[in-house]
Amino acid sequence: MGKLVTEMLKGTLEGIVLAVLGGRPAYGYEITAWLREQGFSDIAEGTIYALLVRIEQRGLVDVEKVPSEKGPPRKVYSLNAQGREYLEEFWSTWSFLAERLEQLRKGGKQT
Amino acid sequence: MGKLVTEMLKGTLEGIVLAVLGGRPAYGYEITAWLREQGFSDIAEGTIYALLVRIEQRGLVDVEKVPSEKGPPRKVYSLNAQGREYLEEFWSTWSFLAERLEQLRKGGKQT
DNA sequence: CCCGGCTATTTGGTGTTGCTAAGTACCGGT
DNA sequence: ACCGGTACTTAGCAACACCAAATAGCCGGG
Repeated sequence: MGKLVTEMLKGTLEGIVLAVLGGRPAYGYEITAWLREQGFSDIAEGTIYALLVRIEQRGLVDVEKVPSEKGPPRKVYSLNAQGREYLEEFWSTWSFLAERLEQLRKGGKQT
Repeated sequence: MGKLVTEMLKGTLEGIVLAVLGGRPAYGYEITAWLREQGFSDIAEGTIYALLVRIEQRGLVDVEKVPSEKGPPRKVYSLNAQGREYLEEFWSTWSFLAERLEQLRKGGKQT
């Protein structure tokens, strides 16, 4: 889409990926492909991998190496307890922000 | 609130400020104070000023220096035509993101 | 047989953004 | 004269997404 969405993704992309993993375990390539389908056309390959490394180091996900029939082994990530907790926080922060934005959209500051 | 909201603000804070200015002209100190009231407790003073400089340089706002009775002159910003256009884009990008997030929240990837 | 194409991950460097912290400046009340 | 509130500026830092290129395994076609 463009620069705007790129900047907005800072801070939310992490939550998006955690939410995906909250649905079910997945690996990087798969997540990237899925996001592209969802309309995030310009999410860079490398971005997701870097993000996955980050959340792994923070202990939010567990990792398992699974051989693939079609290429090098996949690193399958799954959300653990700590990750679920963090995801809850993310949603509450998101709600906070979304509410403020929604109010701003209809009304602005003059109220 | 914390680090989470800080990261999420990247990319949205700009839109928030533009939306405020879309309501009516305002100056930095005022905007900061208002945002704090709205619950953005930890938005740093300097952040808003830096942002205002940025959007001014991009030609999204017009500036007028207005003397204040209580301190140094205020720099009052008002959204111009280009700014309004940009704000429209911002809202459309925001909608896109908010919809995807909302779908993720209820449902996840398993669909 | 090896070369291109798909799968899958890694790494290094760049730009934008918000934060921290300190400083400048103007005013009124004590 | 000083302090606290108003109002803006500047310099350095950290986090995050992007781009580009490299690595690596597997497959089928020429």
